[in-house]
Amino acid sequence: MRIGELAEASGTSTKALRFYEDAGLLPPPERTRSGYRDYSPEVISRLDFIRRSQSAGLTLAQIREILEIRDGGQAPCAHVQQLLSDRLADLDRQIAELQALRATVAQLKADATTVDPTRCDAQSVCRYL
Amino acid sequence: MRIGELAEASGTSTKALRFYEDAGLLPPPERTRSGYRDYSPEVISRLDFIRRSQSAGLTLAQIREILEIRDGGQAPCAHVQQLLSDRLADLDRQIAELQALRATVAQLKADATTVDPTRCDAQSVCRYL
DNA sequence: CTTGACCTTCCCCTGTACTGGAAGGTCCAA
DNA sequence: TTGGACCTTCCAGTACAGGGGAAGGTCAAG
Repeated sequence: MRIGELAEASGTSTKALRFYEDAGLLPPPERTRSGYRDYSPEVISRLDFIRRSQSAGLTLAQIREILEIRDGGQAPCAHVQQLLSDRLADLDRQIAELQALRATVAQLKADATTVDPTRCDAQSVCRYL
Repeated sequence: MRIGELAEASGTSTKALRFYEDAGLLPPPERTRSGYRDYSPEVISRLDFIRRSQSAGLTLAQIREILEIRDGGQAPCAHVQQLLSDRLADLDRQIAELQALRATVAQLKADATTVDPTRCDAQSVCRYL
């Protein structure tokens, strides 16, 4: 199948497909005599995997690592478990940071809505921040 | 004061100061006869404001908006309150998204540690994702 | 035979907040 | 006068995941 068909079938764009090839996520496909890319239909499930992994927050670099292990003939199980653990730790850290920031901003906002605004000080630009 | 002194006094870098000037956060300072930037000390409190605002998660573009209102002679109170409200809504949305993602990833990880890894399917690359 | 839809490679652009470095000018002390 | 520390402008690059568009080749239908 040609790149446009694959793009439609997989829900991506032709740009993304060429980009994935450059990035090592898709193997270079066969070419027709005239140079068009000629994909085998199995690539669709590979692209589904890429999309599911992206939904789990993995970067393309991490997804490529998994695919390379898999393409090397091994099951990437342990590596995937490690990536998921790392990702979970990342998420916990990010969530904690955002919650701390949320508390700060909520306090600033509370101050900004209750304090008398006429007492602004030209020097500090804004008394709320 | 020269740009190096200001950088030291305000805890930023000379690079950042020139960048802020280009970005419209700092007014172009006086110049010495030889072309050196010659800052007045009041810029320090402006830089403090920029830093506090960044700590609250505002972008430089948003900070510039506040400064432009202030520089226009008005108190930016209402605008700041709006920005803080928007920021709070942003944070709530981001936190909710991350928590949903965290639940998904936690489920994937749980599956990955309990399911028999020998039943991998070559077609789908990895049965956990 | 020509039109239009598709394909190729190529390079630049997006947003964020800067950092690094090159090439050259300035200032002050020894 | 020379050296080093400072300053100037401008160009390029960082990470991420592609998007936009140019210039040109290809294929099937009318």
